Amino acid sequence: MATPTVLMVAEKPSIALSIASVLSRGQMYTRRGSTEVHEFGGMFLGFHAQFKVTSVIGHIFSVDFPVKYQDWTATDPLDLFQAPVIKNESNPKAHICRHLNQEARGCGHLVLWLDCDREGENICFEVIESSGFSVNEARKRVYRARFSSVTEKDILKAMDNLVEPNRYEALAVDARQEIDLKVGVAFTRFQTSYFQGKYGNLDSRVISYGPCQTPTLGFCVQRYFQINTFKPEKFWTLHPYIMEKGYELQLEWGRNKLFDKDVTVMFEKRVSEDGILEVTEISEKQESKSRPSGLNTVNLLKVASSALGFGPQMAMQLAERLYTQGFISYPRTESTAYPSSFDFRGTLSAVANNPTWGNYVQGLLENGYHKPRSGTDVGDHPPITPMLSATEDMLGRDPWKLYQYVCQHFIGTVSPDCKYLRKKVEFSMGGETFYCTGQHVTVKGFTSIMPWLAVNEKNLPRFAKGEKIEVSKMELYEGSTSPPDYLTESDLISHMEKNGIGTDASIPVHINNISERNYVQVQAGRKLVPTTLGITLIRGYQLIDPDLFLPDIRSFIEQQITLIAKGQVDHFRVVQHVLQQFMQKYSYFVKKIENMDALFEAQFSSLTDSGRSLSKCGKCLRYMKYISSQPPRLYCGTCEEVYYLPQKGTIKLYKELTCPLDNFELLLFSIPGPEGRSYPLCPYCYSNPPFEGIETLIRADKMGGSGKLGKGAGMPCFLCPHPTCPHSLVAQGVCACPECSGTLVLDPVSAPKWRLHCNMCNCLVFLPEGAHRISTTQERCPECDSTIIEVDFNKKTTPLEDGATLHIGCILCDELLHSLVEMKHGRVNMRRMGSRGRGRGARRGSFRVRGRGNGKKVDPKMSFRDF
DNA sequence: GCAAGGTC
Repeated sequence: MATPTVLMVAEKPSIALSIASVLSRGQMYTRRGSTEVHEFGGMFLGFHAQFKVTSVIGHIFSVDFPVKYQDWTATDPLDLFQAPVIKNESNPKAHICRHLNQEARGCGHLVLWLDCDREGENICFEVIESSGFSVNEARKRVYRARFSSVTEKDILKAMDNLVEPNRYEALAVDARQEIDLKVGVAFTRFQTSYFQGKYGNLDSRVISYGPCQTPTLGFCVQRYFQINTFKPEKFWTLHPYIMEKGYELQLEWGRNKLFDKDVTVMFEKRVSEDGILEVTEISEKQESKSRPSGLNTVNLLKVASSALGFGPQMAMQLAERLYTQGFISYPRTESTAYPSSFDFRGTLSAVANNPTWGNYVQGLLENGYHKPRSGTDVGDHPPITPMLSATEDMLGRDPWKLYQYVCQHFIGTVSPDCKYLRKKVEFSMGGETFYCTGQHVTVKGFTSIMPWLAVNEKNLPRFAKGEKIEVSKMELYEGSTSPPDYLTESDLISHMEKNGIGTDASIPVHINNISERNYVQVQAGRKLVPTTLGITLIRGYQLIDPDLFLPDIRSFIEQQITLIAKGQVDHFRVVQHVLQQFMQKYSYFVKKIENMDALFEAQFSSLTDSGRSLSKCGKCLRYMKYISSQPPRLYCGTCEEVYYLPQKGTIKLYKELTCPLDNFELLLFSIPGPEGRSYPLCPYCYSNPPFEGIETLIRADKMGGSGKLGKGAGMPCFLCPHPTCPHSLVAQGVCACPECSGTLVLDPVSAPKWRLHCNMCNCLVFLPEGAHRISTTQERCPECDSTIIEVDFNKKTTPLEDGATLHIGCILCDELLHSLVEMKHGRVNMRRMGSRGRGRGARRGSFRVRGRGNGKKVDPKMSFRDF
């Protein structure tokens, strides 16, 4: 019998490598693929077997709505709650599905080594589906390895105790995905359309809603409310002073502070009449400040924001880079407890020769380090620790700051606690108690490596019980309570963690989202100050349905799907139940939106009052307003219609020309810069493409295109297949793009640096410079079917004989034109296009005609689209 | 143009 092959799949490449290294004892053969595959021989369930260990890269699929529901204008968001959902490959370019399918061929067994949490369980079933292992046979051939850490001991133990994947847990994740998608998208689309259709200065491309991002914003705005409604209160306290050995010592009052001045004055009078303090009690207590437990992601993010000045997104990027370069361990972990097998000595040795803290670490190694405090072990990854020694020169300033903290924190966890003596002296005067405290550090412990956490030394003079001391000064202090400050990122992370909003990996994303959507701004000290938009949204929810922004909305979803995970309630019933509730909330929200709108009206300016008149509407022939703030759009006040425009460029009127299809005035969109481009568009056609099937084409452009059009790309004239319009692709297209399946289109306003640009990729082609005019004609080249162009050269620089200026020809077949043409692709290389005499075959880098037929002449412009 | 969750 042939040796059976066992396919093993981990959640990420690094885990696949660790598992393979342990099981093969380092004797494996590694080959590349979509993700690496490690192969070796060994024993499996008592038989000789060939192993292949590979990985996915997180989730293989993500949920979305079918194409039919993608069109915002054609779908009522309410229908989304009952719409079907489909799973698409999250990262189609990575080809993980195909990779697993190929690797699974000929394998008799599948072992799932995904992370041991709900998401991991869900990915198990994604892997089963992708690899083609029949679900019916799952009992026989599919195994789940449950490991609590990626160590030799745990990996071997998991191999000896293979179980089945847990479908209930996986279904709970499916439920969460569907609920989050439907709720988030429905509310987002409704809010966005409603408010963007009315106001011109909201300054956010999309008015998003989500069960995590909205409560996140809610925390920031609630703090804003607290600050705003805060009423300062005056308070009074008594501070007697005594002179001891030449310096003044301030005593505290046993009553701390009072909010009544008359009462305080009464006490002041009483103690002042006495004027003599008697020492009544001297106590001393040993106090201890504990060393930190292991560093997890959330705590790293908090310190990074509050002490190092890095936002969560930035901190994660730095940490990831340090991880891939091998300087620190895996930076995404919830655990604060080290696994029992953790090699403290090895890790300490790794950072022992560092000039900054080397001596201290040497001391720990020689005199013995401390056992770290027990934290929580979530079973994902060990706490974040240094792996290699590094210097600032090696890493650069910012990565070094983060690395340094990781080192200090790790060393801190195996250092002694900080010990200090706390001394309290109590006095009595006029029947009132006063006191002073001092502290003296006896063991610095971990604070010598984390000095910002050090306990302050505070010396007290010697006192004797019963001693009587004269008061040198009596102060009646008047203070005032002060409002809290705005939430810092670090505070916000704590709130999110406490309320179960987001995960260690997604917390930075949510914070980034509310800032990108212009709901909050990060100000000095990494404080999150809500914007008018953010405040107005939360106040609106408060009026209509506070559940929508309170953190309970997340815990409700979590608690519902936990019923699925435990196998207590059927997946379908839970999803239906939860969606039913959100649907009701949605309907109510829509019904009451005017309450929220009243707030918007007070804060923002209506479309009618925004923007400047730019171009004429094709329906009413009146001028429409151009609103340049995000998202750029045109608003026709008469028709009360909004027409969205492309982003990240400038818009102006295009020679007062109109679209022959709908009479709207054409606009010219330009991206500035040397590699910029400009193209005409009709504001109506742009959002309402007049030809059937154009949607697929625009999507193709989105996927493979330059991206410069922005995600919401519509149909500019260069994609329009209109047969007679002088601005369409048919009229302005010249020939097939040499780099992709697009068409090179004449940029009509690029004079004097005339150019063609591809309507699908970054390819740019420079035409003869300095020409007075270059235009397309209706003629086609008989040889290659490209559009014949007409060039009117400058009199002084014309390359034509006898000073002639007019030249007509094909840029591919006309020797003169072809020699004057230069190609530039994206930002990279500039090169002379296919030189003369080399022929025009399908050689890369030269123009070619892409044909479907066998040498049959095909219109290059029509060849890439199959209308 | 939408969510939140993996991971790169």
